[in-house]
Amino acid sequence: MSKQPTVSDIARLAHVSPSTVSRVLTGSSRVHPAKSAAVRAAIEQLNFRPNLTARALSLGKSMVIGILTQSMMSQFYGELAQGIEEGLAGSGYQGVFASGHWESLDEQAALDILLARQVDGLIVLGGYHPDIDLRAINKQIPLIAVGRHIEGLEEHCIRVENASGSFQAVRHLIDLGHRRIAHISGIPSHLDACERQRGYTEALTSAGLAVDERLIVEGNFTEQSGLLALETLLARGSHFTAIFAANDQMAYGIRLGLYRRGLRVPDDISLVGFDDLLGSVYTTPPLTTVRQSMLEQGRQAACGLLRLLANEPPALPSITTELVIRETTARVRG
Amino acid sequence: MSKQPTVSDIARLAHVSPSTVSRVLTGSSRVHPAKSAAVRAAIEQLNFRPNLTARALSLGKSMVIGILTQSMMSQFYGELAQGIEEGLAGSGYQGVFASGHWESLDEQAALDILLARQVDGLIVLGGYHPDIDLRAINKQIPLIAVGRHIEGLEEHCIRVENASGSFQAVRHLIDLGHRRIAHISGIPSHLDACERQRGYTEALTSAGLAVDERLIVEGNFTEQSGLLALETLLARGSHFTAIFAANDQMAYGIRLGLYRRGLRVPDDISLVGFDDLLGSVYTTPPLTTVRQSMLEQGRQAACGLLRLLANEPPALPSITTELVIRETTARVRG
DNA sequence: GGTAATTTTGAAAACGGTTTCAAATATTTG
DNA sequence: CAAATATTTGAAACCGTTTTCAAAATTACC
Repeated sequence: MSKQPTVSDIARLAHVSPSTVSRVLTGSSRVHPAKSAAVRAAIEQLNFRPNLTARALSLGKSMVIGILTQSMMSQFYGELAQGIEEGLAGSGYQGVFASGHWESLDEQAALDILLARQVDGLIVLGGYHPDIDLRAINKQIPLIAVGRHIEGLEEHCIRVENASGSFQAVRHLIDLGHRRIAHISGIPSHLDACERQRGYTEALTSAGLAVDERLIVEGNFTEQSGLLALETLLARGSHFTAIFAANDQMAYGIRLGLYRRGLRVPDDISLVGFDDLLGSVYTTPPLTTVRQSMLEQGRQAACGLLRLLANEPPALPSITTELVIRETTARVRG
Repeated sequence: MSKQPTVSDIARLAHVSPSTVSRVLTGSSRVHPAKSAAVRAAIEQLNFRPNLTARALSLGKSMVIGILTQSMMSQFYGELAQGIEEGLAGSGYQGVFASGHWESLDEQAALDILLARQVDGLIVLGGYHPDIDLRAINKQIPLIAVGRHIEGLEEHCIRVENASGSFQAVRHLIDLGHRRIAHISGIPSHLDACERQRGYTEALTSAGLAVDERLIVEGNFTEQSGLLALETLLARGSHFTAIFAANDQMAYGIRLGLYRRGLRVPDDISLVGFDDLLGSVYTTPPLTTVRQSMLEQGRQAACGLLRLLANEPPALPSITTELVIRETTARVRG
């Protein structure tokens, strides 16, 4: 448990002042090659590692960017996190995660911790934290949001072409001959959920099909809720040949529900999800879904934040969505 | 972009010294109720948040514990991360993640960052970092490992009853009448993989069944490798009625492979996994598997580390495994 | 060889907290 | 009421780094 060496230790060993050590550490100004070498040797010898905490205090920059997430456990946030990490790689900034667990109090606490740790920037993944607070934070440190909208900070929010994605998905079903297409929607307070539902209705109406409210059931983006929503749908007794789920997780739940009822996918019922999570390639059968690359969103969020930190505009691109046709959709049985 | 207020600002506003402000902040010693109230009011008024970086430097404790993980994206590590977070909750310590991506260089870099940030403790999740290094680190700061073994630091590693778990799994298959049971193993350098394979062979021999090397194929714990391994297995032409996979992810891949070949689960082939990831409840059909709660492991790792930080022995429990019988296993067809 | 311009260096202050120590104030006690 | 004790307080040092500033050493020039 011997103390870690400090710049002073290095300085003493290399017969220079701490200032000089700092200079070779940061490269902030020229130092004589001989001394520089001596310092480097001393660093090597004592296996010195500069204390980033002290450096942060001195510099007034922590070189960490806070990521306010909701769950460390879900595939969705995991991919996002990975993307952010990739986007930050090589920038010198490190990401620190804190989760809100979809609970206001936890979210507030997580945010407080991040801010107290003097993060240099913040990426907000989903969540319910009030817009007004986030706007205030953005006055202090740069902020980017993914998977949520912040009134008045639109250029700081990653936008996904939700409506166009679901339009394509439903259009695909229609092209396969489906006419009675159900929709399991997401939480209505969630902008993404609304936009996806809009794409659904637009696809129907643009094809001259009526929107039947009894074919729309609300879920909450979990597998469990997908399964439940399917039960509700079946209980209503309305006929349908295809289901468009507002996300992949609900599609998984629906898939299980159909299996339980002995309904085959895609023979009896076609199924389409939204997200294209990593796991969707390995469902049986592989899930037809709308890809919105979470990895890409994470990367873009990180890059946008880096731009903000460099005093440039965030320049966030709109995330395109793309229908990935796998094996849960088939031509409706004649 | 106004500067954050500091203790001095509070002190000035409350007509006390910075020392007194610090005292009410930490509660380290009594202060007169009147002054205390004044300080608290000033804190409220300026919306003051103590700078944790400065505090860390002063205290010599960062109150952060580093978590060296391999991937932010996989379900497996996600659940582990969540468990650690839960175990740390309320302790005052915060977890900071850095991932090694199963690459020595990245892992080294991630570790360096964490150490440079003066983490007070370290949790290592899997990975390849040399035992000798980890032993050295453990001399400086407390360390706990999950999902890996460290020679000489056995009491700091979470142990899972792998062999007993796979024994039960294979025993279950035998009880269902299966006699030709294949095994898709994990990376052989991985202790867990070995132990799981050992449980498999023990279950077979204890039932008087021969171990057929041609029914054992090596995978690398990914879905992809599971699918590939199944292809290899089928190509060998040996007959089998059940497959025991060394983890759930490979089981997913195998499931897809079987689907592609038109082999029904569990009617034609029974399938058992290992881990019981969250998603295994929603595969079709739901996967019979051996549960080793990753959440629990994360929690225990966190608690063990907290004990180490309190100078107590880690007292890590052995993680029990439990067969969860769902719907991918059935009595062998007569 | 002496002066001017340049490079290289170290002392000291700063970052924002906590803590030690001794002084000042308040409370008991005889 | 004085002395002894207990409580509350602020000045100053410290944590480990960076940076400013001016001094010292080196190099260039006439």
